Amino acid sequence: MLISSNFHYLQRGDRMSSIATISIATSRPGLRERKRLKTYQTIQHEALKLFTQLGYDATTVEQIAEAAQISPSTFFRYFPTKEDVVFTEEDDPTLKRLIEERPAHEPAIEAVRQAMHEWLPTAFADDSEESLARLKLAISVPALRARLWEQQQANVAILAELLSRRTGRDPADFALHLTASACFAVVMTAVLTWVVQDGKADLAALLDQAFAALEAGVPL
Amino acid sequence: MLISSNFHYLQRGDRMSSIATISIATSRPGLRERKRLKTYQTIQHEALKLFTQLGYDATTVEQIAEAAQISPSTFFRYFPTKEDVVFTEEDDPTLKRLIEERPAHEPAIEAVRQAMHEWLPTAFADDSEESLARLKLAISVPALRARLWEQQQANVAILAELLSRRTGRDPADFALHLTASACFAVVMTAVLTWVVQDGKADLAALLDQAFAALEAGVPL
Amino acid sequence: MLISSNFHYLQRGDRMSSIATISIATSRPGLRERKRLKTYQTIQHEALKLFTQLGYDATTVEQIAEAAQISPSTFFRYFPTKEDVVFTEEDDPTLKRLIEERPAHEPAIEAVRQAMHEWLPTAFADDSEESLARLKLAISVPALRARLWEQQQANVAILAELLSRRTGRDPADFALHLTASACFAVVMTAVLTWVVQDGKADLAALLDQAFAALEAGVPL
Amino acid sequence: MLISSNFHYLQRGDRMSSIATISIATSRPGLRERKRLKTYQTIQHEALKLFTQLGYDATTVEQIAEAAQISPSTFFRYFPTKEDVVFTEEDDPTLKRLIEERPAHEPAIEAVRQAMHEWLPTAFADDSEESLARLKLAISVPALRARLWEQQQANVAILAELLSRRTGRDPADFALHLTASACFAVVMTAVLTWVVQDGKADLAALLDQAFAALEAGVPL
DNA sequence: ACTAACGGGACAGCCCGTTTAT
DNA sequence: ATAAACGGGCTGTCCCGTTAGT
Repeated sequence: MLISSNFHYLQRGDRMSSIATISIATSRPGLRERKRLKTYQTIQHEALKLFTQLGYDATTVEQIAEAAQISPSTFFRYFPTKEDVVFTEEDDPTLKRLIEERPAHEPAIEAVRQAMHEWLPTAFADDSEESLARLKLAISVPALRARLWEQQQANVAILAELLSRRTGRDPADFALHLTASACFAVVMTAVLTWVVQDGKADLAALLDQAFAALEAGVPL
Repeated sequence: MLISSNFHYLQRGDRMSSIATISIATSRPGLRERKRLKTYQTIQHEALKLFTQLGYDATTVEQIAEAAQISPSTFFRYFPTKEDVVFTEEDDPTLKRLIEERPAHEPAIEAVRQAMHEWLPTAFADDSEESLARLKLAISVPALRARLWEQQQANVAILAELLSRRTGRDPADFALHLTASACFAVVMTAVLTWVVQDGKADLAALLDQAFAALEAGVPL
Repeated sequence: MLISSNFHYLQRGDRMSSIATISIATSRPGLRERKRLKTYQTIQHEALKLFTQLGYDATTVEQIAEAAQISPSTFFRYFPTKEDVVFTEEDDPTLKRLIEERPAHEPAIEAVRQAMHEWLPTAFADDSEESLARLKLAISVPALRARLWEQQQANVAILAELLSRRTGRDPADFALHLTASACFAVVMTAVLTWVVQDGKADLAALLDQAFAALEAGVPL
Repeated sequence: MLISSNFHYLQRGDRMSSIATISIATSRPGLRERKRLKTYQTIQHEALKLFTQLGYDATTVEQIAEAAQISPSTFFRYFPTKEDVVFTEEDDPTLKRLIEERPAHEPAIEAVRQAMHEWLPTAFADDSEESLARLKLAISVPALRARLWEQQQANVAILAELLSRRTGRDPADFALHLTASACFAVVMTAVLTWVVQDGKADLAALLDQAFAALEAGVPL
């Protein structure tokens, strides 16, 4: 969620369409699909490695391509922009669906908390190392950081809409947006803290503290 | 502060020498020196202004040179690198001062609220008409919008630091950062709402609602 | 004719083999053969159409493939090269035929004038409304405009050849080419004027004026 | 005239400004100016040489740059596009000025004829070899040919305007445009003929024939 | 048979920082 | 001292034609 669903940024047409279908067509991948997915991951993996070694700006697409043993043009077939390689489209439960799946009787704030708890591990558990690297990049490199905020802002809007549906309030209700933005602010703070501490902190615990603070009213 | 901290991923060489000489030799200016210093400051000023408006990467040396009314090459006579122009300037101290000026006995959250009330007009709405237009621009143009978040993020850091001083807690305290980010999230939400409603809403009232929601604990 | 003659500057290899087999084995088609031939012709037809509209360079294989409802790769199964699609089709014989059909005793210039009168409606104005729109487009869009001149230039060549036959002069006779180009220049001017005036003028009348001016010698 | 004044095609700003001033500041060139002009010509010369050797498409900007001993980027400083290297901005008497300088009492058609006569030699005399090559390219390569027609069309418009001024007629007068387009048609025919005959024909004589044909009324 | 994926390469735009001329 | 010109590099786009998978 934090850095996913990036492709809505692109109005470049159908270049990534086949990738989008990777996750959907899980019935029987097919050699082609699997190969493509593998290439996709290889590029990303090598890119991250190079970014951490040399820095984002100092790494060229050509180097990435070479490391991934593809041609530079192929790189752009998979990622429309050098930036995009950092903002993975992990094909996992969207925040949206996770919240929608929460039982209807559950209080809204609780639903969000639980959804976040379910999501964060699946997003980072499989390869914690690399997501950490990715997040660090997204935070340290100005151009990437900018996109990070963009995405969070989009998520705030989604969250506000979901809350509106769940509570039956007017989607334009100011309180709704306050809640949504505050929620995401503290979640982001938790994640950032986790990143700053090099993944050594317990993300789940931080998340709980974050929501607790929200519910209690800001303590100071 | 914000900008300066971006570049810790870059390996920098030892090329501050010429700058050092400038600032050190202040004993007896001399016309030439003063002129040089003035150019130096003009460049820096204009550069920072552009960085804030467009973002560091999106700002080109050429633009800076034009704004400072020099040629691109002259830029490099004053600053060996584009980066160097960024490493001396300090932050806009407005918000900082405003909070520090609040009476010490006042509860932290109250101090922030009051400071915000004073700050918002100066930051966004000194001339309501014009700043509305500017904000609309900042929200609609991706590059500027990104910059807006950057600035707010910087302010969150400042706020956290101030809270730490005022409450005597460890600056690294997680709760502090939660509060700071939540505060700014709702403040920004208020401002955005105000903008979306074309300035017809009462910004002060929105701000009060925002803080009320925070203090009460998120309402949903 | 026009298009085919463009490529004399290109060194071509010997890769027409597959095409040759297609056209030769026409003794007893067979379903598969016929289907293949049909696809072959569809590609060629659509390609030529696009070339005429957009110009050769500006037309991509991808566009041709889409128009022919095949994949870009299939294009290359039928034509080893983008160039090859162009080397078999003959010209649109309309103008040619129209002039040839004029009675032999008629003076050349008169034959041309009459042929033009018959030709213009079919070339530009069969459905006045639509062809007006098409012409406007062809004039306003640079790429299309360029194409228009190309076609006219081709027609000039055709006209020169016809005049040579009708008058019995050497096809390389300079006077012939002068006449042909001047003819087309004024005809096109008439058409353009008609378009500029939104089709309100009488095209036939303009055409008569154009030829009158030519015959009288330029008036100024 | 035939292939000149190309830069009005570009709305790219002030990249070529300094070049434009080359011809104007003829008082005392200055080393810089001279060097720049020399580079400009070297690029053009080498490009033409390569184009005729390898063909336009087969020649890369990189090769041209290497031949001219500059970097590829520098190439684009001088010519915004690979095409532009063919369409020289020879800084010589514009058609416009030449016609305007003709005595007022002279019949319009005569003024145009004389202007053409004055212009053509100066345009081709200095380096007939290379202009011939350039024209051949402009005629044979589709993309370039398109631009050639564009320019001629622009010149027709200019000519029509000049004729309107000289004769005092309404600029929208149909006869004016007929004359202008017919003039240019025959002039172009003369030039093309000259090119086709490899510059062996007498251009001035062809020109005279062309105008004679015009004045007499098309002969057939 | 068909087509997705790929390779290779060109163009053009931009940008930073150095060298060269004034 | 100032600025023009330049070099070198990189991104991203496009396109043609081949190869490998369905």
